[in-house]
Amino acid sequence: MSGAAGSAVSGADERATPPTLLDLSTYLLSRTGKAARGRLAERLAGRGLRLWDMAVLAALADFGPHAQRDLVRRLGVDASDMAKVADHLASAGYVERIRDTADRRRVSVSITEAGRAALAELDAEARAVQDEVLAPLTPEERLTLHELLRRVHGGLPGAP
Amino acid sequence: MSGAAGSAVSGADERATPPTLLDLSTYLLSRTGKAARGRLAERLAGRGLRLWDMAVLAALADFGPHAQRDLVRRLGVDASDMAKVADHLASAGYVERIRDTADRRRVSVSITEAGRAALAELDAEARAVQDEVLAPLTPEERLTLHELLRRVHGGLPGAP
DNA sequence: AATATTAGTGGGTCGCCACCCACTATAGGG
DNA sequence: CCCTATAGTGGGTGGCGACCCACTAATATT
Repeated sequence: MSGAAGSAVSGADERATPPTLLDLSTYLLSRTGKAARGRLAERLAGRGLRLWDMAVLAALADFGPHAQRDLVRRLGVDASDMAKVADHLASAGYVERIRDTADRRRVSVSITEAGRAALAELDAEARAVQDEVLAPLTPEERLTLHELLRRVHGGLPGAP
Repeated sequence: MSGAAGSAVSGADERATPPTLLDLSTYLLSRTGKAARGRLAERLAGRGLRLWDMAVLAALADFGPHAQRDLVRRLGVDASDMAKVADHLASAGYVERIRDTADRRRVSVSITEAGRAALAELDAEARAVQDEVLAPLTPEERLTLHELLRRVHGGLPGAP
C-alpha cells in the first residue's frame, strides 16, 4: 500500500474518534449512556427481564403497591405497555396483581418476596456494570459524576 | 379514596422516580444519554440526516478522505450500513466518492464544501441540545462533566 | 336509566438499529 | 492462470421501544 492514492489517514490513529464529536458533551453522554444501557440490558436479558421490568420493581419496592395507572404516570410508559410488563412480571412471580375492591376497575400491583430478591440481584448487576463503565474514574470522581448527572436528570421533562 | 385497598402512594410524589434507580449512575447515564441522543436525532431528522451521517462528516472533516473501509473501522459501523450512509450523504451532495485509482476496489470518500457547511450547522445544533440538557449546570460544572465523560468514554471498547 | 369517563388489555404499526448473507469487482499470491 | 482475500453493495432479518386504536368492565354523572 504505502503512500498510495489520495487517502489520508496516516495509520496510527486509524480508529480514533473525530475530535469534532469528542468535543460534544452531547455525544459523550449519548455514547456512554448507550454503553451503560446496553450492558445492563444484556445482563437483564440473561434473566429474561428488560429495563422496564427493573424500573417497575424499583417503583414498587420504593413506594409500595401501585395501581397500574399510577405506575404508568410515575414511569411515563404507555398504559398498554405497562400491562404487558405487569403481565410478564406476574408470570415470573415477581409481582402480585389483585383487583382493587373499592374500585374494581383497578388492579393493584405489589412486589413479592421473590420480586424483592430479584430486584436486589438486578441492583447488584447494575452496580457491576457501573464499575465496568466508570472504571477510569476514582471513587471521588464517580461521586462527582453521579451528582452532576443527578442534577442534569432532574432538569429533564418528567422529574422535579 | 381514603385508606381503601392496599394501594399506598401518598399522592404528593406520584411522579417521582424510584430512589433505587436514581442511586444508579448507570441509570442516570442511560437516561440522560438517551435524552441527549433523542433530541439531537430529532434535530438532525429535520434536515433529513441521522446520527451516523454526522459522525461520518465529522470523521471526514477531522481526518481527511477515507476509504469506506477506513470509515467502517474508525466508527465501528457495519460495512453494509456504511455503504448506505455514504450513499445518502453523496446524494445530498455532502460527500464525494471517487474510485481509488491505485486499488479500484476502494472508494475514497471526501467531504465537500456543502458537507463542511452542513457539519458546522449540525455542530451548532448539537451545542444547542447541549445547552438544553445541561441547563441545570454552571459552565464550570459542564466542563467537569465533560472531562469525566471523556475519561469514561476513553475506557469504552473502541477508543484508546 | 342513559351517557360519559376511566382502568386495563390485546393487538397491531412504525422507525431505528444492528447484524448477516449473497453477490460483484478487483487485487494478490502461489 | 487459479484461488483466495478484500472492498463495496443490495437486500433482508430480528429485536426493541414508542405509540396508537379498539374493546371490555366498571365507575361516575346527571
